[in-house]
Amino acid sequence: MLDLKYIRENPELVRQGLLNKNAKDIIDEVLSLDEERRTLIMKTDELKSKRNQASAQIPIMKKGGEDTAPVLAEMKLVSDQITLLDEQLREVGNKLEDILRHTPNIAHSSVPVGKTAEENVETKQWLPSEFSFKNDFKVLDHIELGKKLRILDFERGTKISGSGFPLYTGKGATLERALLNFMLDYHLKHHGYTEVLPPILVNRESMEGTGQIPKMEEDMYFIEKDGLYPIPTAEVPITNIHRGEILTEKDLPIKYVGYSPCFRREAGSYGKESKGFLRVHQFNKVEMVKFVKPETSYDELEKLVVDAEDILQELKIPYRILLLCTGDLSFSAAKCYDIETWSPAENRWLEASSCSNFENFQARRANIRYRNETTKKPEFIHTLNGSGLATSRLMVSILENYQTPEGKIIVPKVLQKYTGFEIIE
RNA sequence: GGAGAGAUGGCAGAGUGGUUGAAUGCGGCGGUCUUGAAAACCGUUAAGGAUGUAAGUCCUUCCGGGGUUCGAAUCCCUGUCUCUCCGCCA
Repeated sequence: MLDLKYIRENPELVRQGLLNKNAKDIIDEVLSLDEERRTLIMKTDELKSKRNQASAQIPIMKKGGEDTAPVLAEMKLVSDQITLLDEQLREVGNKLEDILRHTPNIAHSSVPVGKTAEENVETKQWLPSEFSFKNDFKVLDHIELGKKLRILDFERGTKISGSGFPLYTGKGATLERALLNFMLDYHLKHHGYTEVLPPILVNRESMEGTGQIPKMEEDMYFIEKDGLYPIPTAEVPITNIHRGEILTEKDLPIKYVGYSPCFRREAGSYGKESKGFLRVHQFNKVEMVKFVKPETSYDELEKLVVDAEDILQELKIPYRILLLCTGDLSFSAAKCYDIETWSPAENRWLEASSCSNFENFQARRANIRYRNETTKKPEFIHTLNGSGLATSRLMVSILENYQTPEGKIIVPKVLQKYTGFEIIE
């Protein structure tokens, strides 16, 4: 959520920021509601003060044997007025809150201005030694490989649940598990994260805290009977670990890494993208989440990207990094890098990770603060998260890049001690 | 699922209609004492909002929401959560 005070003090800056993010310009409406709200607050506060004074007087008068009836009658009127004004105040406050909750974060100044994904900027490309974009044999795509080697069974996944719910079998299942374990272990051992294994059904407050709701509500699964949402990413439960808390400055940065399955309805996005692993309703992901002091968050974002890159370099998977332009940023993000891995069969890059700095946008919604040692005051922290990484798209790249001309798959070196086998045939 | 009890400050725990934002203890912070530390003693210790250059002043908050009342931590209704007992269960 954007800071009302900041909007009040920098209306044009925020207006431009929203424009750059292809968002609705809400500035004039917000300013006028804010004005109205403050006027009402002044009025009610004055009346409440009056009431409080009378409340202190009444028992004293009673003790002194004075007649309190006139005061009581007057205070009755005051109370009625307060009730009335409070109601108006609540209405205005709710309207304001509703607008702000539906308004996205604005981008950091280092983010390129742009309308669509076309204007994202590639900042890096990393290719393993001896890698070539051209193959001297006919490459199979991950669906063909999965079927031939009996490691992925999309048809039966569909039978069990519906399309977009992949079934891993045999060495495919083992490979997936190996990949997850490798990623978790690596972040724990080399990057200093604390492991968490969070709940995967969360309540509405948690979804609102990280900003999936209300804007993306249609893309979320929902269990009506219990009012719970299957998480679209572990970002939700992990960021909400500290919802409503005031953290100690010396504990920062707090860095969590956790595995979870992720559930997305992907409403209305069926089509070409939806075959195999490219777009699924359930996938596995290792997520990194950081709670940091505001002044460090952009350094932490760069480190977060490197943490994700390390995994790909260990796996020797070709990838590139995109700096998303303002128009392609997600609702809550102020700056975001996407990491895309190469798919030889698709002959294109596939998004496997997204590393974002939300600044205090989520912290404000979820009320996550830390006590500033210098000012002694609670201040909103900055939250970041990044996939480290999502296995579905990554698995596409692993299978396709590690295939041999005979259609076998070599297990990446770093995964072999996890799988217990070196080749899938 | 059935029956009962409860939710108060960082924590523990008083408080059943009127100067209670809240006793007391612990913890934290500052000080006295000490070569230093401990102990002891003294003081201090919530968050949000409005207003103001500021000092300050005022308002709100005792799980959430609604109600009764001149006035609610305290009474009533409701939601959520926690605990105990019974049943069921991986």
